[in-house]
Amino acid sequence: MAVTIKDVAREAQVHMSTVSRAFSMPHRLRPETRDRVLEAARILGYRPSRVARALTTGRTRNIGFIVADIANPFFPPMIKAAEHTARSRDHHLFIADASEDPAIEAELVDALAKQVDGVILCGPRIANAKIENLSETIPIALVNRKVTGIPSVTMDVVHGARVAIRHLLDLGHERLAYVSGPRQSWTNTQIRRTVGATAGDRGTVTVLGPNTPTEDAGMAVAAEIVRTGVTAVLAYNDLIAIGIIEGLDALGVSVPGDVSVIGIDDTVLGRLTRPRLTTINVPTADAGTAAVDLLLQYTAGDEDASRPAAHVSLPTELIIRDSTAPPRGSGS
Amino acid sequence: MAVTIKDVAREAQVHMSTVSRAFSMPHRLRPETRDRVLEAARILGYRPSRVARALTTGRTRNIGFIVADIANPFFPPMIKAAEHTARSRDHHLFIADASEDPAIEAELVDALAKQVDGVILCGPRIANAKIENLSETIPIALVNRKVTGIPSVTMDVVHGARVAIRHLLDLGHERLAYVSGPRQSWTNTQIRRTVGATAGDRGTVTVLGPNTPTEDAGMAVAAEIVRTGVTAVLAYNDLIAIGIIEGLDALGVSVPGDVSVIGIDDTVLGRLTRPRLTTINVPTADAGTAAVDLLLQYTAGDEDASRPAAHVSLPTELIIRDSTAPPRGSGS
DNA sequence: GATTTGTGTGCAAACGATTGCACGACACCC
DNA sequence: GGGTGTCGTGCAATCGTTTGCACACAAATC
Repeated sequence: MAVTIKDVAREAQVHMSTVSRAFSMPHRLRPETRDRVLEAARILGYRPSRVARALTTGRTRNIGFIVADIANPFFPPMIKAAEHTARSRDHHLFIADASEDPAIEAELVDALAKQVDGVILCGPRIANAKIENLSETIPIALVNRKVTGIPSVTMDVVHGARVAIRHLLDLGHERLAYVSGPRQSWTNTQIRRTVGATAGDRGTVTVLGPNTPTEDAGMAVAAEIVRTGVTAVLAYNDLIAIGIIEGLDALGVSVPGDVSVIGIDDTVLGRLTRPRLTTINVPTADAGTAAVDLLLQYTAGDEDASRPAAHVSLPTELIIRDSTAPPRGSGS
Repeated sequence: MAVTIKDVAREAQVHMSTVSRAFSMPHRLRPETRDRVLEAARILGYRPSRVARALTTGRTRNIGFIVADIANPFFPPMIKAAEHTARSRDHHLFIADASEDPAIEAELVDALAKQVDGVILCGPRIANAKIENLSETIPIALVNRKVTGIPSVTMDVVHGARVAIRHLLDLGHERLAYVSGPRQSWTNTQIRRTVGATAGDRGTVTVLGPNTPTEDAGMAVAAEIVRTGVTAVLAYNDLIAIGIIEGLDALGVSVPGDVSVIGIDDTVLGRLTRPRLTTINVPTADAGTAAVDLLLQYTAGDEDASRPAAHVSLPTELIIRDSTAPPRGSGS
């Protein structure tokens, strides 16, 4: 089978503990011994067994990364960044897809728990209480969710939504709609709360949904948008926004001529559609990196100390493209 | 710490080996003992340590999944499907992004080797020889590459490319170009060989590239396309095709008015662009599933037997949308 | 009733590393 | 020249499972 620490020990004529130390505490060995061991290891092509190491040290150097839907273009850049940072810290990433299902999500945490040092939940759909629960079993870091006592990184969608709504208001829209996403999404709640407050007495905001965050859901909601008579909509994400545009188009309603549409996420998709999508950029890659860093420094910390759970908030930005315009009949 | 098999043994008043057997060979236990053990395990919330199990059995029940670029929309559906199938077989998936770099790719295989039962290489950029090499260390399954003796699943791009070229020929195009992808890509080679042969004496095919499979690369090659004077191009993938369309547009060349463009992969993107992209559909999700199955049955097989390496070929299909049309000035 | 055949459990040795402890060698100090 | 350190290395226990072997007991065989 594979070459073990014992083989190296024999080859270098030392005890296996010495081999182990040649890697973990090289400075404590006589240089000549160290070199002999390292050379032997090199010749034999020795790579320590991460499994065996995990068993003694109790640390696997693996991280679980759970997302609601890998195929949602929001996630890949985040996964990619997370994987890269993890790797640069000599960690590997398990990835799992919860299919937007809270039960599966919780089950995945349990399943992964036995072979990771911690797990990152991205846009979790599980309840806060359950998360607190799970976090007693295994260190958890959150993306786009805040739970006291648990480290998290969020994107400032409140700011993003506020700017987006103001943009619509400034264009002259008075009847707005928010096409909401999954009920369990923290981001969704944040946005929903923000839109009404931002519109204030400058406009009314109808909330449509909840919806699954897919293009199909967006298409399906188009008819309802027309029925409500709003002239501008903010969608939970780009996927829904694009679906809405398609759906509206199918009904003969033009964007942005008749209705303005704003998405959220700034995925690749938005630049490609016609009209090109006005959307809120969120730094997904940064979030992936930050989440890994947070989790790692969390698990590295001494178990005793009641360290304050770190929280990172990332800035968002409105990208104005072609899916928004003044309402028909406005002066301009 | 976590509850171990010993805790369950104590609780159920049996030896730990009995606990172990209660899970692995329940039928060999007296029903009453088995139930007592299972009940104790349930109460304590026992989950066997995958790490410890891996150490004794030599099987981790983990799979490494290496792709060239997670953010390329070609991969996420494949990853998603692979993860789901793996999970249904009680396996977990490590995912790693090789950044289109052969050296990193090989290094990743080595790094993961110590904690997986096998690895799946998707669209590998490493040389065949190196793959054969690595496969002596660790079971490998391939997606979109054929190496004798190694199980693989490929998509029938030869058929796809043939149909695509014929489509262009039938529209009346005579001067074609193939905008190629990464040099190390097997798919790329297959297509390049096919296009010329298919055109035969009905048309000429200029090969442009190699290029990295990104939108930017596509944009960059637009000028060259104009210079060659071709009226239709087949691109290595959707990303490049979309870049080409953008680049052409920036040069005042219309698609499909002046130039027809066909992509490959049929990612989400293609339906969104205007004009909507004519492209070759490849079943990425099926490939992900098939690769996991192949690898699993490969690693399950007895080590001795020289089993014939299984190979799966998946069908492709031309999706005709709006980016292709007869050349300007043709009769129709 | 002695011998064979099962059946259900316990025992203990792996698996491949890490790590606290012990110990010999050597240098240093007074 | 006998204590006192320091340094480099070996020893062996440990992590949490699995699994071949042994053994006690019961049922079946002659």
